[in-house]
Order: sequence, then C-alpha cells, then structure tokens
Amino acid sequence: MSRDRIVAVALEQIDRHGLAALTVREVARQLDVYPTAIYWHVPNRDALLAAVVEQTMSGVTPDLGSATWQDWLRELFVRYRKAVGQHPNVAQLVGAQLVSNANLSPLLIDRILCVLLAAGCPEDHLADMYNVVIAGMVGFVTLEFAPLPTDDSANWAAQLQERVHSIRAMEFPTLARHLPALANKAFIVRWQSGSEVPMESAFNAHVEVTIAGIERMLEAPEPANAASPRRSRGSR
Amino acid sequence: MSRDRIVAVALEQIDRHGLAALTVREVARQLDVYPTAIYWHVPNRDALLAAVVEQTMSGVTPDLGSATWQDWLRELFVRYRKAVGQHPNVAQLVGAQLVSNANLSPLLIDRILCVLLAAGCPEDHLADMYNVVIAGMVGFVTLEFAPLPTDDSANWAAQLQERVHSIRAMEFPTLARHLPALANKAFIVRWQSGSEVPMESAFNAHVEVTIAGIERMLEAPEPANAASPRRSRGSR
DNA sequence: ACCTGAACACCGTTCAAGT
DNA sequence: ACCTGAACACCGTTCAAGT
Repeated sequence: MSRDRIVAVALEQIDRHGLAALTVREVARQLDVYPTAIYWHVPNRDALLAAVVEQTMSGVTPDLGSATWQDWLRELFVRYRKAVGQHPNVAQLVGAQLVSNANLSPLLIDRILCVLLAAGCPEDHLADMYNVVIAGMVGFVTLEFAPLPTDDSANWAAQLQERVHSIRAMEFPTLARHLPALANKAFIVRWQSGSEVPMESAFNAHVEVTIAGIERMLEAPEPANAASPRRSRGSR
Repeated sequence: MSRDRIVAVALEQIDRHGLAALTVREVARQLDVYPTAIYWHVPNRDALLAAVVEQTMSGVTPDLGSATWQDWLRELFVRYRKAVGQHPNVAQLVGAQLVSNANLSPLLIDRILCVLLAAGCPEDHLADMYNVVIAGMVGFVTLEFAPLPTDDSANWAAQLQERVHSIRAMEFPTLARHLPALANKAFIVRWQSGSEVPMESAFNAHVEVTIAGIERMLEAPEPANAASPRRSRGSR
C-alpha cells in the first residue's frame, strides 16, 4: 500500500543486503505484489533511490543557534556522519551520484551560506567555500562507508589482507614500518568498511583540519601560493 | 585477444556511455566474441572494474623531489583530479566502492607517509593524517564528477533546474540572493556533472583549505576542542 | 485509482563441449 | 589454451487488461 511503505521496504532491503540488492522486483516480492504494481506509485528505480536518500538525510541540518560557526560546522559534519552511519549503504548514493540532488534541501544550503557569511566570508568566495563545506561533509564519510564488492566479500577481504601483509619491506620501508597502525584502519589498506570498523578518530581529524583550513582561508582569502606572491587583490 | 584489449574496451565503454553501460556482454559484442569468452581472461565484472581503476590511476603519485610538503600535496591532488578527469565515470568507483582497493598502490601510500613524517607529523597521528590526505584527494573529485541519473538525463536536468529556480525567496533569502553565483556551479544546486562544467576554483579552494588545515594540525596536534581544554597530552 | 498478467529486451555467470 | 553454445536465474520497464 502506497509510496511510504515502498520506500520503507526499499531502505530496509538496502540496509540488509546492499544497494545492488535493491530491486524493484524484490521490493514487490516483499510487499506480496506484482513488480509492475510498484510503477503506479514510483516512476522508476532512480526515483525510488532518491526517495531513500531523502529519508536518510532528513534532520541533518542543525539549527542556527548561538554557536560559533566552527561549532555549527562540527555539528553538521557529525550529524551527517551519524545519519549516513545509520544506513551506510546509502553513502555511495549521496557521495557519488547526482540522483540525490533530485531532493535538494534548500534549508541546508541556506543555513551553510548564512553561517559562512556570518563567519566573515567575502561574497566573491562564498560559492567556493560552500562547495568546500559540502565536499568536507560528504567526502570523508562516502569513503569511510564505501562497500566491499558484493559477491565474494569474504574471499575478497582475505585476498586483500594477504596482499597487504606481503608488502615488501625493503621496497616500501615507511609503509611497512607503520603497517600495524594502518592495517584495516586506513583507506586503501583496509578490507572492512566503516560500517564494520568505524574510523572515528580519522574523521575527527578530518573535521578539525577542514575547520582550521576554512578559518585560515577566511583570514587570508587570497590563495597562499607561496611561490608567486605577485598579484594583489586589486589586480583583477 | 587477451586481457589488455578487454580492459581497454571496457574503459572506452565507460567513458562513452557511463558505468552502468559497462556490461560483460557489451564488451564481448565489441570484440566480436561470445560473452562467455571474456570469462577466460577475467574472473568477473568486479575484477574488470578493478583493472579499469588501476589503469586510470597509474602515474598519479608524484616523485619525492625537493618540493615542500605543501607543494607535494598540491601536486598530488591536482594530478589525481586530472587523472580522474580523463575518465570521469570512473570517479564513483574510486570514491565510493572498495573494489578499487584490490589494486592498491603501495607506492602512493608510502610516499604520503614519508611526506607527512618529513612535515613533522607525530607518529601517533600518522594514520589519522594519512586518512585525511586520502579523503581530501578523493572526496571532492568524487563529488565533482558524480554522474547524473542514467536514463532520462535531459529530463532530469530540466526538472532540477526548474526546482532550483523556483526556490521561495522569502523562505530562503540568503540562498535566493546568491543563487546566480551558485546555480549549476555548486554541489546540490547543479544539473550538470563536473565533466561538463568543471569546478576548478572550488577545487583550488578545497586544496588550499586542506593544506592549510593540515599545517595548523601539525603545529598543534591536539584537536582544538575549544570547549573542553581539560586533558593534556600525557593523560592517556 | 490501483493492481494483475504477459511480454520485451536485457543482464552476470556456469558448464559442457568443441578446436 | 582459448573459444563456442546452450542454459539458468535473474533484471527494469511497457502496456493492455482487469476490478
């Protein structure tokens, strides 16, 4: 019965068996209905995905309280990660496909702009900084929750693990020396997704780096290209 | 004939018609061969994708020259963006699926670690900072090149554009006021991918923010949680 | 308005058989 | 070693028809 049930079942399916397992036909099966019945409520599979993303993202935008802009951004990043963490298999949709944009939330955008302006961002850098904020919010988490190959996940993990541990120490001495700190905890060198092994401390570092970087940028809006401090603000 | 031809054809197909159009059967068709012939050279579709990613990523790692760590990171980010920009539809594979990890490049990891250590990163923060670097390298670009929904892209773009322009100015005044600077140039508020409309200046801002943030972090490795400056370095 | 039922044009992958 | 050929168990989506 009706769209909401369909979206709920779809999200459940994604949570349990991954994005690839989300099939119009499977949703129909779950609802004891002919596959074609779905198409009366939802135009196509992409629209269903967009609806799922929308639901996942509801309530990430913090209120404009009395917090500093730094704290507001921290809160935004943390909330986004928490929301996606509840449905990790949705991460790739938000991060790597524009499907999600179908359900854009003007509220989020408006608030980010307000916060940036209040922080003293000059208007001619506003669009750039907005993009930096969105990328900072989405980028890390998309990577963190990136899914394993669907089929032979156990096998695949074993193989990657094997390959990691057989890295030649004389060819890559620095990597070899720090392998204990990296193995299964760092991008590229891990065989489990963030939904199984969270990357909390790296995420916190990422948040602090991003905020500190924005801080610096707002102080000196001109890119600090140390090599060529040739042209000044007025020259364009 | 043989794996290399297969991978080449696969990459071509992805470039021309997107990731969804990459089909084992289509590759076979292109090579005038039975679909099942592919399976003698490649174990399955995921392996084919991994091979494509590997080819795309070859040569992104800069040499360890005499550059500052800041310039080295800048160079890395720029090279990564350029490499992915040549095959934009591969972006989602690197950014949002661990398939890519199958072909990990120890060289890249080793060099990043070297550069971070040379920059004065303490060993107990090395893993975190490494993750920050990878996320900074991949995150923005993955978003920038995120593909549109496959099927009705023209239609979809028109609809989103319509929705963007019909944002109620009194509900979201800040967004409405800056819409000219954002429309089709900023995440969530655009209807074309970065492969059609590059986001160069935002990317540059992102690079500078990330580097400046890392700089700050290396100066004061303890997360500047302004609210609770309670525990010091020795307390754990 | 909402669903059934049949049909179309596809998939990835396995397995036996050919050369 | 490398490919053919048939087959299996799936897909998303359209369209006519039922109630």
